[in-house]
Order: sequence, then structure tokens, then C-alpha cells
Amino acid sequence: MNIHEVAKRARVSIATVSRTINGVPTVAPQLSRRVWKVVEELGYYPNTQARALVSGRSRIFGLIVSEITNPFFPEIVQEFEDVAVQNNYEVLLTSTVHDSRRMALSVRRMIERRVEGVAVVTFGMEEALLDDLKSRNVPLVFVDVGPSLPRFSNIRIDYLHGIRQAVQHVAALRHRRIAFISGPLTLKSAIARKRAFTQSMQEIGMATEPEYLIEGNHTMEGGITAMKCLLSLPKRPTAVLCSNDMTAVGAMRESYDQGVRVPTDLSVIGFDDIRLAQFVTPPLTTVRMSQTEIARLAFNALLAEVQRKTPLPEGSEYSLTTALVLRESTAMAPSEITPAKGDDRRRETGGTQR
Amino acid sequence: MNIHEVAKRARVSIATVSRTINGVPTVAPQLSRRVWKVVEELGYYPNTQARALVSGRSRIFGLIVSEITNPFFPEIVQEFEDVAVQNNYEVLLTSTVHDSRRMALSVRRMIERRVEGVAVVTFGMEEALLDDLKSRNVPLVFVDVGPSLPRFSNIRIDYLHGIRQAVQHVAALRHRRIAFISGPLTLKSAIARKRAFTQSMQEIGMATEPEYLIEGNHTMEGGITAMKCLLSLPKRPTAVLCSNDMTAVGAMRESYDQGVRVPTDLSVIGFDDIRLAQFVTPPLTTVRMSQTEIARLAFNALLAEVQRKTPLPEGSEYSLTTALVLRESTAMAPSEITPAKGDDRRRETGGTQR
DNA sequence: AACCTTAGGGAAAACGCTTTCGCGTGCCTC
DNA sequence: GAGGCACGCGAAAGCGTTTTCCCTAAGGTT
Repeated sequence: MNIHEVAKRARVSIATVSRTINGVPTVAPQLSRRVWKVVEELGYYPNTQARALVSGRSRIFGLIVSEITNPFFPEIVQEFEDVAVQNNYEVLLTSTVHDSRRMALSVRRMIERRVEGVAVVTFGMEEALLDDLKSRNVPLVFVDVGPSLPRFSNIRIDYLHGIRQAVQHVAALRHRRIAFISGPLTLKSAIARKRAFTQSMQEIGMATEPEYLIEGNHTMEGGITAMKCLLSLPKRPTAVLCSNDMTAVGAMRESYDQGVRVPTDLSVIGFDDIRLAQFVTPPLTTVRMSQTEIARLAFNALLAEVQRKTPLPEGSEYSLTTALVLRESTAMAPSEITPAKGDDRRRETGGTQR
Repeated sequence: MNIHEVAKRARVSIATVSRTINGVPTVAPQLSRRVWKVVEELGYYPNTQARALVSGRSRIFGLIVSEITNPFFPEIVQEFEDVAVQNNYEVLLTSTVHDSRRMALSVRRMIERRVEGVAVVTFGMEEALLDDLKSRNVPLVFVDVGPSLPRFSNIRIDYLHGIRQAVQHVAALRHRRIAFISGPLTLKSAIARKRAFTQSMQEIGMATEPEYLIEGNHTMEGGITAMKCLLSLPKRPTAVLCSNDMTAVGAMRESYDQGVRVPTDLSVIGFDDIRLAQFVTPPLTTVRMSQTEIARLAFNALLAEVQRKTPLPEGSEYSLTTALVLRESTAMAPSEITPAKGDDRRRETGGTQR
């Protein structure tokens, strides 16, 4: 069932059928009606591949994420798809699962399908893998990490704003021993978050103890390990900021296992505000970096690039800020007396645990 | 950069180039090498759309899910994509977000892209929306809900096995007041799970109190509401089985908020074994229905159907069993004395809460 | 040495569509 | 009443492949 079939039944040329379904205004209303009628009857849906072939526009955007099963990404995927649908685009979704070969394959598949643009929302990656895309002048949009080049857009994240709020929040709650569990420092974004933390501390005149600065790996296990470490310190922190939510979840889990109550004994703050943050117990206070907003910005960046007649000399820059979301994992710092007592008890527990 | 360019540079016809990259054995090794060399040099990637157009095979499978942000789905999407990549297929992912119009649009988009098969992994849906697919003889695979028709495969889930294990597990822990929070009874799968529960109870000679049978809606909020209801009963249950994990998470949340400790005072069991089940506190004992297995079965079902030369008279049936996963949300039932006292205290709390 | 076979590669059709070009019709203008 | 102009439509080219069909040349057979 193709355009010829429709043309035959409507007793018109295939050109007229094409014009009709594409809404070209030069078709006489009468003919248009006749064509539409046949289209409905036959249930004719145009073949997108043929369309793409002749028009040179695939109406597909690629979306590369690290892994869909990481709770950070589903919202991005969902929103990206939503906007894509609204704009009559298709999404070619691939996940790198932190594997270069897989990433290279992704790129290749996208080129073979002739995507019109690619959004790269991964934690880390080898730039070189994108060379194929670059050399073909495929518009690219990065989140936070990308280089500034023509046809490449960038979404810059203002980590400082939210993290500063978080620091000030716990400071206002009279916390003085504030720890930070960073992400893997191989990641640009992790470094930026850590720097935002130290800077915010400095701003309010608080020193960051090196022992309160621990490197995690953005997983729950990493949070657990880091927390074990923090809880074994002679002077335990009373507040812990984490580089992402999964780390915070791990930190809370370890606290729970060691009988340290959140938020009574310990305040915990995450980063990202993934959905899961609302589901854990207690609901996690965290810094929101809106995933839907990222997805929408990324899509629109690509769309703008595609629709632009003459490419800009420079890449476009978009920006997104972050903000603290108060939930229930933070509270007033334990008073000076109680924690001293509590500390002893806890240290014992911690001791036996190790 | 197309096949002509390659042909010109390699001083062969486009036919030879095509044969070379497709591994047709009648190409002389010498020519083959020459062609490959040019292909590498130019970074030539064949145009999939043109390929699909002439070969009539798009190498795309559609995957329709309810919503990617529901924690049940990411694993399915990930695994489906993984197997697809291995088999040189692309995935066209769409989510219905519980909207008929959206679902209809999904189907249309898939047909327009000429997918070779569609996996439908949604909670509920209107069969009629798939008519377009059916009339075009697109192979379909359903999870659990589909009709048995030619070219349509089905993955049947054995709910009873895992749920029976769960019931026997809490019974062995001396629980006598066992509640069940079902899913929305508009869903076939929810009905099946509920039936599996009542049957399992019957098997071990326990009656199911109607007041212990509550209808939820497969969300955390539903779990909270249902739990509020259960905790306000004069005789509170000591164990709660839930129709899915999110419900269980809600149930645990409400228990926590009311000071009912899990698992000490109350045992909770979920269903699905989504990742999140490991992340909540305490880690959730649940019935596993392997999402990766579902995805793999679905993909292979489609692949088998596509590769079959003559369609089977009947649809194919696949089956998947479920099994209990022990974590930390279940424990021995509170002893006869303590709960009586506890009950009183708790009932008060519950009373003030309402 | 003439014939037949076979292997290898090129020409061209076909896939389903969009879009350019040009042609015919009817209307307006002078 | 004749020329000019839109307007609406059809013919056909072309998008980048695969694949069929056919031709050529080389090798083998008698």
C-alpha cells in the first residue's frame, strides 16, 4: 500500500497525493477531499524512509545516555521523547553503558540512520568518539562538558547556586562539621561540584577539613563506603553533602545500619533530585538539577541548529541553574551536649562494625 | 558521500561496492580490498534508509512501554536495546504515558517507520489501538495480556509461583494477619496477582479477611493510602504483601511515619523486584519478575517471527516464572503479647492521624 | 584449435517518496 | 476578441541503495 495505490484509487497523480498529505496549498479542495478519503479508507501511512531519502531529512535525533537504568536518565529520556513527539521527530536512543566500543557503535548507528542531530548526555566520554559526527557536520549538544565549537551547543550547569544554598542551609541549622562526598574526580562535573562546595564553605568563613572531603563514585555503594569512613572519624560530621543522590542514599543506608538517625543525628543532602529522592526514607533534601529542563534545552538546541539556515560561527550556549529542595533528611544540628554522649556510643558501634 | 563516490574512487561499479560491504562472496579479493580501503578512507557509512527502502527491511523493532520514568521499565528498555544492538537492530522506543492518543500516535509512528515488529510492554491498553498493526501483519509480542493469534507472541507470567513462596514465607514467620494491597483491578495482571494471593492463602488453610484486601493503584501514594487504612484497623495486620514494589515502598513510608517499624512490627513484601527495591530502607523482600528476561524473551520472540518463512497458524507462547527474593523487610511476626500492647498504642497514633 | 562452462563484475531497474518543470485551462485586461 | 497570467495538475527526475540480468574473459575439455 503505497502512494501509487492511493493515486490510482483517487484518480490523480502521485504528485497530487504527495501534495495533499503534505498540505501544499495549491491543491484544489475537491481533489484534496477525494485524496484524503482514499487515504483514510486504505489506512495509508507514508513511508518515512522514502520520505527521508528524497528530502534528505530523517527527522530523527540521536540521544546518547550513559545507561538508562541509572535513575538519573529516565526523566531525561522521557522528556526528550515528549518534545520530540510534539515536533514530529523520532528519537534514536542508545546507551553507552560506560563502554567505548558501545559508544562508537552508537555513533555509527546514528550516522547510518542519518540523524539530524545528537544530544550527548553522558557522564564522561572520549571526545574522539564523536569525530565521525563532527566531520559530518551533525549538530551536537552537550551537557556541561562539551567544547565550544560551531554547530555544537552546550548546556552549562550552574552548580554553585544550588550547592551554595545547601551549604548555607546546613550552616543555618547550626551544623559546623560538614562533610562532602564527591563523585569520581575523573568527571568534570564531579570536580565542578566539589569546587562549588569548597567555595561555598569559604564564602561563609568555614574551613573544609580534608578528612571531611571524601571521594565517592556516584553509586550507592560508594556512598556506603564513604559513610563508613566518615562515621569512623573521632569527630563525626553532623551534616553530609553528596555529589549525587545515589551517594546520599548510600550514606543514609549506612547511617541507618549503624543506628545513626537521619536527620536527628545526621543531616544528609543529595544532588540531582532524581525521582528516587522522594521515595527513600526519609525523603531526601537535595539540590535540583531539572532533568526535564535539560532534556528540553537539549532538544531545542538541536532543533534550532537544524532550522538555522547559516550555521553560527560559534556554538550556542544554554544555561541551567540548580536549587535546593527541602525535604526531610536535614534538621537542626544535634546540640553540643547530646552529640558528645551520642558520639561515644556511636563510635563504639562503629568500632564493632568495622 | 555515497556509494557512487566510493565506486568512483575504487574504480568499480556501485554494484561491486554494495556486494563488498555486504560480504557477497563473488567479489574478487583484490577488488574487495580496494573497495574496503576507499570505504575506510572516506569513512563511508551506508545509508540505512535507502537500504531499508530497497530491501523492504527496516531493521527496527518498536518497543511500547507505559512510561520510562516508572522504575519498572528502564531495565526492560536497557536489555531490549542491548539485544537489539547485538542483532543489528534499532529500537524505536515510545511511551504511552497512559494516554490513548499517545498510544495511537506511537503505533502510527512505528508503521510510518516500517518497523518489523513491536513489543508491547504496557500495563493496560485498548486492544483496538493495535488494529493498524494487526492489519499490516506486523509481528507483535505482548507481555502477559495479549490475545493468542497468528503472528502474535505472548509472554505468560507465572505469578502464582512467586506469590505462593511469599505467602508461605510470611506464614513460616508465624504471621497470621496477612494483608494484600492489590493493584488497580482494571488491570489483568493486577487481578492475576490478587488471585494468586488468595489461592496461596487458601492452599495453606488461611482465610483472607476482606478487610485485609485493599485495592491500591500501583503507586507509592496508593501504598500510603492503603497502609493508612490497614493501620487504622482494630486488628492490624502484621504482614503486608503488595502487588508491586512501589506500593510496598509507600506502605513502608506510611509505616515509618506512624512509628511502625519494618520489619520488627510489620513485614512488607513487594512484587517486581525493581532496582529501587534494593535501595529503600530496609531493603525490600519482594517477588522477582525479571525485567531483563522479559525484554530478552520479547526481542527473541519478534526476531523468531521475523525470520520465520511461513507464519505459524497460532501465536507463540513463552513463559516466565517469578520467585521470592529475601531481603530485610520481613521478619518473625511480633509475639502475641507485645503486639497487643503495641496495638493499643499504635491505634491511638492511628486515630489521631486520621 | 574450437567450444563450453563458469566466475566476476557492470548496467539498470526498482523501492516510495518529494519536488521541479512545464503544460493546459480559465480568467482578466485592453 | 486576442494576448497574458495565474492556477492547478501531471510527468519525470532523483534520493542511495540492493539485486537481477547479462556480458566478458578466462579456464577447461576434447
